[in-house]
Amino acid sequence: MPRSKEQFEEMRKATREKIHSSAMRLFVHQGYGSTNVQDIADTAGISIGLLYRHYKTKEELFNELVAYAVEGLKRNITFFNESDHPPKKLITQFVNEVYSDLSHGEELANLLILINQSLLAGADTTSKQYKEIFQVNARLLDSTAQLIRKGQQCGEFRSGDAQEMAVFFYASIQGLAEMKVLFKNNFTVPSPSVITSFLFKERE
Amino acid sequence: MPRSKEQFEEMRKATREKIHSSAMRLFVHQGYGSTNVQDIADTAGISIGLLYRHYKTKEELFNELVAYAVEGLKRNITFFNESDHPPKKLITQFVNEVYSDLSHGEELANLLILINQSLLAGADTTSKQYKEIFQVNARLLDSTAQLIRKGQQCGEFRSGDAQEMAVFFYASIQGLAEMKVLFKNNFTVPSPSVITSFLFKERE
DNA sequence: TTTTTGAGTGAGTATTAACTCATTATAAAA
DNA sequence: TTTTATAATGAGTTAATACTCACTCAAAAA
Repeated sequence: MPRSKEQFEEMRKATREKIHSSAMRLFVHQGYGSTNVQDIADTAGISIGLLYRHYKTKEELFNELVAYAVEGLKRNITFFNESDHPPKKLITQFVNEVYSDLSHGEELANLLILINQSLLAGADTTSKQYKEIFQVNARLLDSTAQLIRKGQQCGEFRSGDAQEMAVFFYASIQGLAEMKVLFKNNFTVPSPSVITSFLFKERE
Repeated sequence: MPRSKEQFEEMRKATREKIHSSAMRLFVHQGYGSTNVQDIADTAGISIGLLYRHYKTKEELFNELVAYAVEGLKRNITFFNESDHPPKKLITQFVNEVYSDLSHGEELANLLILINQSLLAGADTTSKQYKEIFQVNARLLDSTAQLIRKGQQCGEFRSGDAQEMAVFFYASIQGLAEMKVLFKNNFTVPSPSVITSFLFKERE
């Protein structure tokens, strides 16, 4: 008898992970169109044939990475929604995490950039995945705006249009992710207090 | 005798502008690798042959667009440097302009995104253009940080690491540009007061 | 009307990149 | 050692796209 089911499963999982991480890096750093499958396979240390045994097309591979990234986003929504901690505490905790993720590695930055790419033209705007990302995004903005409003009522947050502040909040994080990938280790992520300062009132 | 030099020059200029604007839109919306030359020519309403009469390669076309975008950036450096207006006034004026540019069209967003793309991997990091963009970027950040420090001394600006605040400033603008292109007209740019609020002290 | 010059064309070619498949390698058990 | 199931390979095929060139078109003046 050959190897057991579990052993084969293990092997497949290992190569999938190799493909996953090199494809992620290449798609994010070079863009979908400028990344070729040969490069992905080379970087992963496997043959093209094996790559195609796991993914029918380049696009299918890309879509799986996007789906993985969207999962990450979803977790944040529940984080903001299903908690009745004080808004300031929640935001602070969230920004601290973003800060440490961005400071220590590229993973978070990669996820954000990949999602961004998946929404650009050329994407099938009628696909289930596209619609889901749009929905998730809208919900994330809304639940954040809600949180900001609550913080404004407590008197801890600056006044201002909460929806606009939420948009600015995520735009700045997206921008920081972009810079992180661009400048690599030459880049110092602004400290959490800088990132949140437009939200919170000053206390002297 | 055929047409005059000036007439020919006029014709060439017109087609170059057509190529310029459609290439800009396509590169920004689809990325360099996913944009094909046929599409650019079609969108510009000309033949591929004519396009290649103006640009030797796809890459040369891309580089010209990047050079054009960098010119735009450079103007801002002098704006911050060669003026001794009060920092708050300068920043306010700058952000007002960014706000109205982002609100009314995609041009500014396109420039920012194109520059971003040009710095990604796959780009020749030893090329003159690449180095220049990096330099310009660093100078822009530095002169902005300088301005912030000045504002902090006046007591108009919040305290905090000026360099980090400058980074956050441009990251947020980059993120807003990205969102503008992603969501098109479904996107409301946060008002100038939201964008600047992390810099300025509150006044009740 | 003819000539002249350079813009403009697009089918055709060369190159590159996505994808296939006949074959080999591996390791566990009979 | 042989068998067996499936992972792994990469030269070869197909499809896409960057780029060329022999030609036509347009308008001004002789």
